[in-house]
Amino acid sequence: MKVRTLHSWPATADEAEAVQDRLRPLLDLTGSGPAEVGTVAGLDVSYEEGTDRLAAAVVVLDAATLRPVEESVVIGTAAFPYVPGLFAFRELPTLVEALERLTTVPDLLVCDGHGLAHPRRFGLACHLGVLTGLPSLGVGKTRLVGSYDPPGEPRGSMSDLVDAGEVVGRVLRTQDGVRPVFVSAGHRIDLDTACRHVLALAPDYRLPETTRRADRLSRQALAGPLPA
DNA sequence: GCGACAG
DNA sequence: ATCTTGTCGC
Repeated sequence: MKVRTLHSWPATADEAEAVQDRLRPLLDLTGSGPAEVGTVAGLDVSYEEGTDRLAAAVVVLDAATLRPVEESVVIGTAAFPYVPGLFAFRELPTLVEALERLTTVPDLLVCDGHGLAHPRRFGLACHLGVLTGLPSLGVGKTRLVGSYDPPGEPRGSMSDLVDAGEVVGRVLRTQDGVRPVFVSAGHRIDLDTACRHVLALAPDYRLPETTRRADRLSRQALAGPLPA
C-alpha cells in the first residue's frame, strides 16, 4: 500500500514537536469508526540490545477468525533518540516501509503505543493513521499521560483515562485479573469502537493477537540471518 | 526544586 | 525496548 510522507524528518526535539503540532489538525476524530472491518493490522518493533538496529513487523489478520492473511518485516535503524512524547519518530520510517510492502490494505491499524493519550494528542497511532489515511488505534502497556481509577477485575471492565480535564483514552482489562492496557483513538475511530475492537482481538491473552503476532515476527526477524 | 516519563 | 533468577500462584 501507499503511505504519504507529509513532512521532512526532524533533526531536533523542537522540530519533532512542531511536526506533531502541524499534523494534529489532520486527524479525523468525527464518526464512530470503520463500518466494516474485514482485516486488522498489528504493528510492533523489536530492538537489538546496544545498537540502534531494529525490526518492524506488520501482521494482517482476518478480523473474524484472527487468522493471519499477510505479513511484512523490515530491518532498520532507530531514526531518533528515545524521548517520551517523541517515541514515534524512532520507529516510523521502518514501520512505514513495512506497511508499504503490504499487498493488503487493512481496515484498521492496531499500534503498540498511544494515540490521543499523548501530551500533544498525537502519539504513534495518530501519526500512522494520518500518514496512511487508515483508521488506527493505540494500545499501550503502560501510561504516558492521564489519571484513572482502577477498572474492575473482570475482563471487559474499563475506566476513563483523563488528562488536563479531557478523556484521552480508556484503561481496559482484557482478561480477568491481568494488568489493564491503555487504549486510545488514533485516526478515524472513536474510543468506544476502539475498545470494542481491542477486546475482540484479545480473547485469550492480555495483549491483542495483532500485537502478539507482530511482536513474535519482529523478534524472529532480529534473530534471523544478518545481511551479509 | 522534585518526580514522571509510550517503546 | 532489553538485560535477568527466583518466586508466587493456579
